[in-house]
Amino acid sequence: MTHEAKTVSEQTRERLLDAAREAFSQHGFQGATVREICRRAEANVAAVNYHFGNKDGLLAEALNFAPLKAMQLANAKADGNPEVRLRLFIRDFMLMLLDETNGSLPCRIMARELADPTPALDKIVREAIAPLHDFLGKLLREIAGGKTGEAELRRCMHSILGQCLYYRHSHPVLQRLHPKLRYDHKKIETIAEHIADFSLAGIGYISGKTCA
Amino acid sequence: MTHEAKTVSEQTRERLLDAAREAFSQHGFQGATVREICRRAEANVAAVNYHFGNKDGLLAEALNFAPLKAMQLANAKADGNPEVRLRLFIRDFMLMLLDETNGSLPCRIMARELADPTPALDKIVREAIAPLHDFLGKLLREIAGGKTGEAELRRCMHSILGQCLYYRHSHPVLQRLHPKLRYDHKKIETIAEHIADFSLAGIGYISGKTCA
Amino acid sequence: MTHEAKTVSEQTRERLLDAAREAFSQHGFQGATVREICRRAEANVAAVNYHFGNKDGLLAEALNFAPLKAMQLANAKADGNPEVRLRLFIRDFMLMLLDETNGSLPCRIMARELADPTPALDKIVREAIAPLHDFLGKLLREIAGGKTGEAELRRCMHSILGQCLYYRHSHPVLQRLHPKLRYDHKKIETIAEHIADFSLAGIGYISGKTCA
Amino acid sequence: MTHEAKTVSEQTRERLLDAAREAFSQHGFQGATVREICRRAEANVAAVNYHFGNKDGLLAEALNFAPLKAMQLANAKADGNPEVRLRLFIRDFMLMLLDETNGSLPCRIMARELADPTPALDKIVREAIAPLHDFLGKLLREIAGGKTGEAELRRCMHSILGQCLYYRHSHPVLQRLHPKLRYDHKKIETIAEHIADFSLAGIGYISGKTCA
DNA sequence: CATGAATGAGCCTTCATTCAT
DNA sequence: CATGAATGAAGGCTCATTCAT
Repeated sequence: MTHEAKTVSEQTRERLLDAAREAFSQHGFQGATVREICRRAEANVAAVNYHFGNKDGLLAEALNFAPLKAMQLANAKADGNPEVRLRLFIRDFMLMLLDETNGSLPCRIMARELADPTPALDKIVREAIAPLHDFLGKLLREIAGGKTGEAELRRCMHSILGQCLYYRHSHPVLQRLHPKLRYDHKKIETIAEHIADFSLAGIGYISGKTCA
Repeated sequence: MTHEAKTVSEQTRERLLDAAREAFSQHGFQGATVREICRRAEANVAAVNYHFGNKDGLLAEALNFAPLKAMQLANAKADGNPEVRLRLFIRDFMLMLLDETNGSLPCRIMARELADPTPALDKIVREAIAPLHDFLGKLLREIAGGKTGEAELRRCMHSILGQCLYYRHSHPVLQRLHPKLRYDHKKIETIAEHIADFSLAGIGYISGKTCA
Repeated sequence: MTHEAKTVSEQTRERLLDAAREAFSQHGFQGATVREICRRAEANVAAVNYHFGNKDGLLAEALNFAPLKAMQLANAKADGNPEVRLRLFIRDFMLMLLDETNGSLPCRIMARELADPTPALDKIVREAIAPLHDFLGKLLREIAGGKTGEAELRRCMHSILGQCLYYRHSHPVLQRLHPKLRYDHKKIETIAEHIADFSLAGIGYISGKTCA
Repeated sequence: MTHEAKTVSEQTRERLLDAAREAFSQHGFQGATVREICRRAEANVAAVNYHFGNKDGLLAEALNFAPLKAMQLANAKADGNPEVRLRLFIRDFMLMLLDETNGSLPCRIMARELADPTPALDKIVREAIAPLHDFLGKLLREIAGGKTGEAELRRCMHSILGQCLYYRHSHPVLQRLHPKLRYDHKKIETIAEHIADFSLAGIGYISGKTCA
């Protein structure tokens, strides 16, 4: 994409990273094999060791949370109405998790690793999840108002994240229940809209209850 | 064979199943090893293959959804008020997923396997998830009223399940963010109550919107 | 050798240990491969892991210093004349190091590992070398008399051990210099006799010098 | 190419050789890795193969026995008393093997390779060991007199070399037995003096016995 | 209905070496 | 006379599985 050429090495690195993201997001860290990743990247088995030291290093570099951060940044700069921004956030987050053409593989890997700690989980928590919680927490604070307790607010946050992640985690199951299921751009937006509606109502109730 | 005493073999089977549930719920199907399960069950390495054919067979038999079904049955017979029954369901489900002393290991295994299809997933879907969806769908129908669309209702169901499963899936992450975190009985009830409040408000909004 | 039968497993273990001793004494710990050892023992690659945990464990068990200790014990019980016992010791030690038919492979492995520390060196030092130094030190004390200093005595010990080990360490070199070279029983005794003569004269001089 | 400045390439070569000597003497030929040598020499991974063909070639060129030969030459020109020259030889040889500041790395490599034949052993034997044996043999002949047999004389030579090499070979072991052990210049001279005393007495006895 | 022993495929990694520039 | 990148063989080890008793 840059107007400069990439070295051969960088191309191999990229191919390796792409193949790794694909494999890790599909089979998990343990389930994916270095051999298969190299095969898909049309590189030698030793290429992973050469470029990334080992499998752990490959995972660490495959995790690129720039899109996730960019999304939050753009969201923060968007229209000041916090409800609208929450809707926007949910939509963007769902697209990252589900969209088959433009989804963020690192986000999907992250989703998988939630339940299955790998050596990279510390980095994931530090660089992606903690900032995400901060961001979402502040946004919810704006919506809920100052009187809602910290704990209540955090639980609202978990409710929202849980709804979003569910569609990723349960994808294999949902596909078995509804074989025709496909997440195209429009369907994702419908789901996101539902989650936003559902959650804004939930937040409204929770914050109202606290007020009263 | 008598309906009183268990044969030695049956005892071994039971120990094997218990150890397997423990291991699968902790490390996942792939992460758990047959050797470790046999060691914990104080059985021979070949015992798994002897009693259950192979690792897949062990998983299939380790999955016992009787408690989950019993819970649904009890729920259906409980107080007729559907909102209260939803609260009850969420509480019971959360206890199964999180309670460290009385939780249902098969439910936890199920939660893990959602995202990582194993040969047992078909059985899980057929015997546990599909009935659960049916049950929860009907309950929500009662709450939301007849005018709410099928799709909307299903999305509400996903919102609820997503919130519940989140606490199980994200446990390793949440524990890193809040090292003091422990799910005792009381805390689980608090969370369940939140999810119920949050969700009933959400359902109310969704069904109301549909009505209008 | 015992009048009881050995289990199949024990036979495999023994074959594995024999092959390992052969390989380790020939190629060193690092140079010997588990695969080759298993091939020679007509066992599966995983047999080493099964019986000994890993390569280190195989080495640890391959080291059997019982013959070395038995030799020292027999020596201590032999004729009281310490000079004669030193001659006996040198002869027995040389036979262990060099005799192609009755030599002690563990001793040869030990000789190799002197210069190339492996995870087993601590055990070797503790169980074989330290006792050997104790034994030889006491024997030399008897020969040299009480007035010789500890340091001098230890250096005499090193002189003796150095002469003995030289023939093992330098074997590849000596064989290139004298291609006809073969260590048969008789030739080893001649060498041992030389070392004994040479060393007793040396000790005599050192202890005399100290006295004067 | 001029007899003043060295080309960049020659400097790299030298750094490579120095690093190789260091590595080979520390970890042995097999234990040392080309990558580590290149890293220490701040050269490219391919530099070794470029300059020396392969790892074997690097070893062959790293072996520089000029110091050893110079030592023998100087010894031959020194004071005519053969006993004194033997003392001198042992001292110089021990310094080469042990002195931490001025020791000869090639000599240490040679000592290591005695027991572990590498493709360079033929060269080592031809260029270093055979000449050394010749030199030492002649010196001992002068000391022992004409009547001592060839075989006896050679065994005396082995006794001396064995004593010297022992301190190098057994260094890892001796250091474990006596953790405080350090070979400074003075301590080496003490050891060398012991070996000389011990050996001259031994030679005296052996040659006397032969005479008688 | 049980077991200790053995199996072989496959994993990640390391290494000396070679290729293309 | 040099280099960064790539290679493939081989290493130790783990695992679910099967064999012989």
